[in-house]
This record gives sequence, C-alpha cells and structure tokens, in this order.
Amino acid sequence: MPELPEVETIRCCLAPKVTGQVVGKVRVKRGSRLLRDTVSGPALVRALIGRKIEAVGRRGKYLIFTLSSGDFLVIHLGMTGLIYAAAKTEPSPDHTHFRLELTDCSLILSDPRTFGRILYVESGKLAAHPALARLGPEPLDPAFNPAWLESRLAGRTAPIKALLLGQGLVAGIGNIYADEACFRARVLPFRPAGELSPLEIRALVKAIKAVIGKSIECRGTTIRDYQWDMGQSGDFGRRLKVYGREGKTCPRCQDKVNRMMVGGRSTFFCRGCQS
DNA sequence: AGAAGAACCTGGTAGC
DNA sequence: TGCTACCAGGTTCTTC
Repeated sequence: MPELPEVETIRCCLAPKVTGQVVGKVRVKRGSRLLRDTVSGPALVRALIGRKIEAVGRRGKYLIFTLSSGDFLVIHLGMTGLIYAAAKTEPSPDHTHFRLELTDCSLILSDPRTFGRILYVESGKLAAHPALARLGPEPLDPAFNPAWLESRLAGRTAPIKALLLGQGLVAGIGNIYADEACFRARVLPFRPAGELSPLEIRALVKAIKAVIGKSIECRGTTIRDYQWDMGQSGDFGRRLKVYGREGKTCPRCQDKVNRMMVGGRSTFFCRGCQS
C-alpha cells in the first residue's frame, strides 16, 4: 500500500527513465475504474499523444507528470497500484489499466483492486484541484511543524491517528506510518487529538519526520504488493516496530503489541510505553 | 463543521 | 479439495 515513502521511491526510479520521453501510443483499459474522476478514455488519449514528459513530481501520495502542453497527468496508486517503466517488448501484466508507449520504453500502470486514480489536470489548475487542494503540508517540509500541528489539533475529539490518516494535517501518511509515528512519539493512536500536550505534539512531528525520512532511505515498506520497480521491494519492513506485530514483544519495553480498530483501520500499539 | 461509518474492489487466506 | 466468509486499506460519500 503505497504511502509517501513508497511513492517518492517510485518517483525517483521513474524520473530518469521517462523524463524527456515523448508519448507515442496510449492504451487505456476500456471502462477502467481508475478513470472514474477524469475525462473519458479517448479524451485522455488525445491529450497525451505527442506530448513530452517534462518532469515527474509528487505531492502526498500523488505522482505528478508534467507534460509539454503544461497540463498534468496525476496518478494515485491506491492500495495495489504498480507503476513502472519497462522495455517496449515487455508484456502488460494482468490488471493493466494504462500503458504509455514512450520514445525508449513503456510506462505501465496495473492495479488489481482499482483503488487507484488517474487524473488529468489542465495547466495552472493543479493546486486548486480538489484532490490536491485539501492536502496538508509535506511531512519533511518546514511548514509541517509543532506550531502548525498544535493549531490544527485544538478542540478536535477524533483519535489522533484518524486525523493523521485524513491527509489534511500532513500529506502522505497512511496506516503503517501513522502507527509507527505514534509509537515513536509514545502516543496512543486512539487518544483524542485535542488532548495531546505541546510536548507530545512536538514528539509526534519529530517522529513523523524521522519515520518518513528513514523509510525513504530504505525505499519504502513492502508488506505485500508494493514494488518500486519491476521485482524490487522496499526494505523498511524489517524496521517496523509495531505495525503487523500483534502479540509480539515490544522492542522498546518488552510488553506485548496490541491491535484494535481506530478510524476503521487495523491499529498496532504498545500499552507499556505509549500513553 | 466535525465525527463516524459505509462503500468501493478483489486477491489471499482462515475455517469448515 | 473446494467452498464460503472475511480481511486488507486510501479516499469519497453519506449520515448524524
């Protein structure tokens, strides 16, 4: 399930391979659910053909391809989306929704569970697009700091984890890194967000920056599906302290790792050293 | 406006 | 072996 570190790793892998390449053919799976929020398949094809890919960027969990027309192709991988550059002779895997034939390679997007999305955004309208406009600051940006977080948590009664998953306080955190950041900050994920002390908020900001930064260095976390290139898995999984470790020993206090549902998601934490 | 829960989707797996 | 039931989770939608 690609969260920010995974998407960033994919971006870094993809950028040198597709930047400067020109779109020849475009193949879109007929009736693909990934296009549910976009122009029609044929309109997308028309908009892409002949355009050069000028840059590959990222905002939160969204990959952003800047086209020579000034428009943007924006891709969200959902839970099970895979995107990679392959040899033009490489066959499309099952569940391929989208394939760009570029100058020297093919850009392939597959997604069995179809939680992903393909957006086409016109020049100058990127920041205002509803999907992107609601995003909070990037976790590694100085704009994401204790003062900002404190101002946004005041009076909120929802669990802190639910708010972290909402993308509005900080962009790019998903289920895995929300749990890991709460663990590092010694904060229980189901705590009402408005009740966190300034000290805890500071610890949480620090923990989020550390966990995201470290995971990017490790090329992300592979639980099941995620690959940053054909056959390449992320290495951060072995550094997870609580996620997916129900019943195992807490690496910090030797208590048992617990699991419960928070914000509708499986949540892992340690009662021994989080409060 | 905020909170909570359902809905979307299908491969994998636990249980029988 | 084969069947059913449920779970995984990012985002959007609906309801309160």
